[in-house]
Amino acid sequence: MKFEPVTIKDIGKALGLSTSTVSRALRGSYEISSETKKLVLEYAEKINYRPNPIALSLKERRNHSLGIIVCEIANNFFSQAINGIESIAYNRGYHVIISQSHESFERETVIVDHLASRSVDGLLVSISSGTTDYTHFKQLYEKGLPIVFFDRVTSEINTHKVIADNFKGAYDATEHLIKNGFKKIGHITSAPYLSISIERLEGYKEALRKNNIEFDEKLVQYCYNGGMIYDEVEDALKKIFKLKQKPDALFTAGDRITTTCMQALQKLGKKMPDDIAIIGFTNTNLGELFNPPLSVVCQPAFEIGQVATELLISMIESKRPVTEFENKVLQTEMIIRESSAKIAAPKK
Amino acid sequence: MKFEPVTIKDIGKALGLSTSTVSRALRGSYEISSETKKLVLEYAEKINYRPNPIALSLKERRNHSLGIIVCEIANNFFSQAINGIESIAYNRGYHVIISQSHESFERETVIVDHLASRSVDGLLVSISSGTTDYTHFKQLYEKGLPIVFFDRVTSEINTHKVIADNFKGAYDATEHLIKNGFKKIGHITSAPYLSISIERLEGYKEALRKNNIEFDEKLVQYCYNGGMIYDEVEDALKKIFKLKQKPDALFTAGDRITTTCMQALQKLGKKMPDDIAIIGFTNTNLGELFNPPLSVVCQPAFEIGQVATELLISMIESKRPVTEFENKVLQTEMIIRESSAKIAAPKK
DNA sequence: TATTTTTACGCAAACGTTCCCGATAACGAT
DNA sequence: ATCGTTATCGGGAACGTTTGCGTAAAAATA
Repeated sequence: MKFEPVTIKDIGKALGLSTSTVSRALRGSYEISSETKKLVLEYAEKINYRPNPIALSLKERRNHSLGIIVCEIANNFFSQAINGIESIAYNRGYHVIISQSHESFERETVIVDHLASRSVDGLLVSISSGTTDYTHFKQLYEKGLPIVFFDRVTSEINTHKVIADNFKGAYDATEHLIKNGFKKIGHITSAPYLSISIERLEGYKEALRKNNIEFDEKLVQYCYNGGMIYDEVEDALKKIFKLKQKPDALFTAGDRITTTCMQALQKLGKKMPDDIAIIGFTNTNLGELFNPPLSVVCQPAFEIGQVATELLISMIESKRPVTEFENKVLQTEMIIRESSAKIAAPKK
Repeated sequence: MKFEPVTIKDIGKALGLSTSTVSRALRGSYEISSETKKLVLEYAEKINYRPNPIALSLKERRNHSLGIIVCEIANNFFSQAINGIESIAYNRGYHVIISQSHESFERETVIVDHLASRSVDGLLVSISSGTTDYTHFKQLYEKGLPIVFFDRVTSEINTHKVIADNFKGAYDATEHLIKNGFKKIGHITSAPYLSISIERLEGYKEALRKNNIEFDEKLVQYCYNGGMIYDEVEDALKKIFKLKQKPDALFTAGDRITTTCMQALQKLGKKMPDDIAIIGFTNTNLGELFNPPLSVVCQPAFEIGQVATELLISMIESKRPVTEFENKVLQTEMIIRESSAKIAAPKK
């Protein structure tokens, strides 16, 4: 099927003008008489002329589109972040192309290549959990393609980064569990080399230290697929429950990990919070519906998306190479519900 | 910031060949000697040449990209459908541009205009709940832009459509409630002119009729924003509970409506299923975590996305205008849990 | 009236590709 | 020696737009 749009040439032919005159009239150039302008504008309106963005891209060597790479959009944090990205991008005249890495390094490299060749003007990236090598990003970045990382970042590339205060969020969550009387706190998290994993683990450790609880490495379990595969979560839980000193609480460090943990705990017949308390990083707004209502650490996903997009666009539109990079850290919010209720709390 | 990709000209200059020769060598044309081909191919590989897709688009008057319009990606059904779309699109060499209408007619028209100004080869659309006028789609469609509707469709445009069996899904859910002893079944749904609303309402009515229960219009409440605004759902519930004959069960007809209803019921202090049973259309995979575990009608979202995409691509790539249109209807799946348990069921 | 300035527009190149049409050389056939 | 083939390659237009430069006519100045 074909689709014949009207071009600037058609207007010129119809009006007996050259394409340049039409082009200038359309842009309101001062060197076109107001009558001609009016003529062109009215005719363009009448036949519903739209400039061909592809021709423009070719000419201006930019696309007015941003590439987004996340592991999954079916994830509360990311879908909210994308909403934030969109809200800024559309106002600034940019399209948004979303791609999912599905936590796979291979897919990520393919996508990056794909997006770059399709000449997006910049990239908003949350690194896949399967990625330990950043050369695919580095190469493009060094060639001049602006990239802003959010959520999952890397220190190997010097650019803008926007994250939640993962350290503090984890610290607060862990301390909350401790304050509620829990002593053996398990930590289920994503791949260990991910920035979010490291920061959250540090927050967890620091809370233990400050409260004189010894850190036990065996209580930390890594899910290399970020909780997207049920079995890896169940296995992690089984391992942790096999310890001599079983955990009495769980701090889970990711959207999918948290909800999948609840499913696994349910399947394993664990009562929450009596058998085991739980609090986790997640952006679901359904936590209050859970059984028990879920205590959560919630990230400002929408704002993270917004800030990252503003930084990216500023980079794209900057005349001179950007050399000063921001490292924005936004605060998390903790919502306490029953899943982390005090030991021997009065039944409700 | 700039970004200087290597072009076919650069190759030509470096190798002392014309652009046409290089182009042909790259495409493996028979009229280029195998030595030259090898030379060009090797050099292209060496400097990592990528053809500029924008120039190609301009030339071939297509883009290899598909536009998706849905109301919200932060919705289980749509994020799963998008995954299905992506899975096909990428394999067939198409990019995907996702836009959200946020259930607003105005946003929808802007987006359509935006996407359509020749920047996508086709459109995959689930109509916004605010839309009653389809001229923005019609105009483009008649100009030759392929469009496939999924989930929320309209009979006003004659093209491929892919939906779930909303009638049967609603029928089954309602009959399930009836079989479990419920007599006064409320129905909370989206905007009344939406195809999904109509079909689900019909299924609901038919189940009542078949089971000799009189249809009561007051038991049907419409949420014009599709459950995206909490208050409209709470208001709908309040209205329904004010009736002389209060409902003893609820059939909710949408992803957001279902979960928001649960939140509102909880806030209103209604116990499920004792005060009121509930079953709803939703694609959340977290239903078993809810309190009580939620009975759901689940749509084959992924497959819907896949089928719609295949149809769209076949339309795009068809040489002659397509005149025979498919109307695919995929089956839903009902998962029964405790939220719709029998009246006076033994406590668990 | 002769010269300069302004006004208003057209020409053509450029962005990166593809592809139609030649063009050139080598070579065998006449 | 001339001609038609074949193999191999280059020139240049085209896709739709912007923009630097050139220029005719009109207006302003001398």
